[in-house]
Amino acid sequence: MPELPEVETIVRGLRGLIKNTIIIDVIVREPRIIAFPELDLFEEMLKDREIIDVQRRGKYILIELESNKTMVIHLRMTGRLLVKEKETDYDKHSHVIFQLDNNYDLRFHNVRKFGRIYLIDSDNYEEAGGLVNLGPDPLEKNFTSDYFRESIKKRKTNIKSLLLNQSFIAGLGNIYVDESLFLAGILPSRKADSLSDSEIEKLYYSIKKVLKKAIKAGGTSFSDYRNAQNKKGYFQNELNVYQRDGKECYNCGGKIEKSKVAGRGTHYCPVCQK
DNA sequence: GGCTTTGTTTTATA
DNA sequence: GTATAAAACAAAGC
Repeated sequence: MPELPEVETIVRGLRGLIKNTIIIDVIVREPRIIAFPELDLFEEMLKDREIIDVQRRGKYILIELESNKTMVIHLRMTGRLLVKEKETDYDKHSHVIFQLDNNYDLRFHNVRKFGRIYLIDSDNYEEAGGLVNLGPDPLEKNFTSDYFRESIKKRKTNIKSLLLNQSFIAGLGNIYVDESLFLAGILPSRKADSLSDSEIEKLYYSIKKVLKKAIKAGGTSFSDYRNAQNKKGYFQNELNVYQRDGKECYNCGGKIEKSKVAGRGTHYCPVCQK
């Protein structure tokens, strides 16, 4: 499940591997992956275009191309973006192949085919699905504790739903919401407007801390996630609650529990989180 | 072969 | 229009 730390790890890896290369050809083996524009236009417009840089917005990967074009990629649950030597056999889940002007391909690999690729004008985010509606990125300067506190207080939904909402805050998914709420000592089912100022402050710093630690560990490879070099991350070894239901809480020794909040599997310590 | 998984979109309702 | 919750959807692995 590539969330912010996984996408950031991929982007950093890609930057070193594909920046300043030229896309000489594109092979689309699974047309449904290309969301915009229509297929032949997509292929035609990519050909012979140079990759200028690679950026991230929330969970979206932005591959910036020359002449004001940007390729926007969302990996959803099981997506990978791999840089492989040209002669490597195509995996059956490699659905789109970008051939570069060196010895390598960029390959979009996606077991469940949920991921999508858009080719947009760089200044027109509306062409790429939810990209235009993203809230602040928790590691950027515009994500301030003042904004976070004041906007949380206006909301009546449970705090887990709010943190999963990409237009409220961009980049968190199920793993890092559960981990951040554990670190802040807040139950996922709490109503947002019931949180005290000090709880919100703690949550604000917990989110940033968890994300930074996870990036340092190269992300969480619970099942599918791999970086651009097809290597696993290590943050699964540092998780406190996610997928640890039935096990002992590292903090209090009690049992980690699992329930459903916001329609998602939700992991928490009923003793440490209030 | 039904169930589970999650990120996002869609739909319904207030 | 906005906030919210629930349902739908994507597809494969077990």
